[in-house]
Amino acid sequence: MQPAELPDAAISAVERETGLSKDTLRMWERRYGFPSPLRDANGERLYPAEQVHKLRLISRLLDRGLRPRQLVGEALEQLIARAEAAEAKSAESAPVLESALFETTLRLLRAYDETGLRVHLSAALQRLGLQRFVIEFVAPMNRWVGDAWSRGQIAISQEHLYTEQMEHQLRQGLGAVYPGTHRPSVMLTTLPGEEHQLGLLMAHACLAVEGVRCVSLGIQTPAWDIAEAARQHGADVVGLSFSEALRPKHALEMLQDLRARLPASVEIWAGGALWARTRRQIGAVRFISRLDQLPAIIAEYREHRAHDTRAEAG
Amino acid sequence: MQPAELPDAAISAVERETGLSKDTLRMWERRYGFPSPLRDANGERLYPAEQVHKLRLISRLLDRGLRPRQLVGEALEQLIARAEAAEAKSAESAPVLESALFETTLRLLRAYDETGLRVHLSAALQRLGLQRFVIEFVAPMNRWVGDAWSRGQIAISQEHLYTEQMEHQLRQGLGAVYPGTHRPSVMLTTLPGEEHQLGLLMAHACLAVEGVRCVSLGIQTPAWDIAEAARQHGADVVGLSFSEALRPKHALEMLQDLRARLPASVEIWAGGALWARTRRQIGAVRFISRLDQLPAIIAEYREHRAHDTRAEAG
DNA sequence: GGGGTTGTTTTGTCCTAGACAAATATTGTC
DNA sequence: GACAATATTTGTCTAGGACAAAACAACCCC
Repeated sequence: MQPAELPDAAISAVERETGLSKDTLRMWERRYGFPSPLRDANGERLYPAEQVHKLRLISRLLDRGLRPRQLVGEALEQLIARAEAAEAKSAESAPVLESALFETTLRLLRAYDETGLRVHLSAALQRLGLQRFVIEFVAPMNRWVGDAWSRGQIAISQEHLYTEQMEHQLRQGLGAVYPGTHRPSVMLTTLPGEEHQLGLLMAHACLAVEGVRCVSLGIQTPAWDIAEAARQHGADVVGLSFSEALRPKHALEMLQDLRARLPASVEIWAGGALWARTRRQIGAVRFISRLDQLPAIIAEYREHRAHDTRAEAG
Repeated sequence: MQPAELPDAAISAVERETGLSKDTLRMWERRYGFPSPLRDANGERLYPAEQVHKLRLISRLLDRGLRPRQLVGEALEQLIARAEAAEAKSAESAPVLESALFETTLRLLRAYDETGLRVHLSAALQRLGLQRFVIEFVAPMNRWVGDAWSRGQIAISQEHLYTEQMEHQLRQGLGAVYPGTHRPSVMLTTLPGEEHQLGLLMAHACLAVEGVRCVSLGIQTPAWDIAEAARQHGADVVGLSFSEALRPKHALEMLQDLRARLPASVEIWAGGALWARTRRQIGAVRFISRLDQLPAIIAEYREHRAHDTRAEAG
């Protein structure tokens, strides 16, 4: 029961929506016959909502290693089946959690129950503590919500509501942590094109509970500005968050560029779901695919740094 | 004092770095003869770091209202002179804010003093209360910071830091307000293309202190999803925030589209700095250019609504 | 002089279609 | 089964043409 039909989207909107470049969209159309957009009076492409949805699904599956040739030819049902198979596979390796937390979150989300969500998430945060909340609840819940959306089980607006509430809750949690003063001094942000703030906040939380001195610049800071800010602020580490929405190759290029702009004494820590699936990595950048690795990494840094400082002093 | 020699950049890297699209870069080269990149063995453009730097400067001056035609023809020295002239000119017209609140914020921002900012803003929030904090401090401060950035007085990274801290503080303030239960029931979000979350949070705060029942979907919700969510949630009002970054025509089109999708019983309140300068407005949408108008609008709604309810009951 | 309408220039984005290198799959060989 | 050589797939670049939206300029009217 749809109140109205979604408007057809221009190619630039589809690029934003799916993360597939305009060039790629045109090339698929040329090679595989899909997508097959309508044309407006001016001969420009207009993508029906249905095709945009299918493209998003394809884009997600590409990140799991499947090839375009197979995917673009398949019907929507086959794609959904593939998505479910991929999910089942990744669910095996995921830690099994008390399902009550997840199920309740889902139920409240479906009902658009903002107050209920707030109470529920806040209670979970208080019960688990900030660190366990992030690692054991938020991280798997994010994956679950993303999958549920791509299978059409929840609406975009409900995914938005989830993100908004979770962000709110993480900020509440962060507000209760006394600002850290210990080294390393970490500057947090994301590179241009990475819009997901939740990943950044999760990292921030995990660092804050270790007493690390953090400065967050929010999302989408250009490499030049990161370098300049790190220099002026005297940061020891630049921490960056990467969601699966970003193309690995693109992300690696930006990282290498940033690496060249920063002095060698400043470390780069690149975290986020993107690195769980990406093989190729570059030197002089620390890749962190799971947040629970952070405490060990911080401890290691502190040990090294203490050593360095002694050496410098001596 | 660069840490390393920066290599010539490919066109995709220049796009990221400057924010100018590939098409635009190629078009400028065709039309104005600048930039004039080298070519690699394969005939692809390679931009020397020097030209990339100049492009960055041009991109910044464009944001101040200067036109490409003039800028791309000029030498680097002329561009810098222009930047300084633009800065001097806007410094004259800038309102002089003698308040200690503003000056302290600026000073802490310049020092990248995250902890100091947090303490300072939190104190301001506690002293003024959420409503006055938003209307008397955040709103003018936003304008000031935007101006300071476009004049080159603060770096992008410092504007990012400001936004991040203010957002954090507003969320802290919102977290302390007991969830509203009174009508109207407002669903808050922004339309696609509008990325600024701060405006939305400011509106959220002003509504929350009036005891209004709010649900925020965060930013960039497509019109169809807003309509669907409003229907399922039974919202009385859809509240949207528009920054000056959006093109008025585009914004009005999207608003009209949304208006057509929502039942007439659901009001649309469109707020934000965009409407202070835009004449053209459309019927059946309430435009709110300043946040201090909100209490009166809510009171008016409640009176009307009470009337309607009585009429329905009788 | 301010405010609105009209015409002109500027400017960004989209189009087609060809080319090629990097990434990935497949085959052949030990 | 491991490794090298070859074939296919795939994304991104190139060139120039077209056009509509935005910005600017000129004009008229109050």
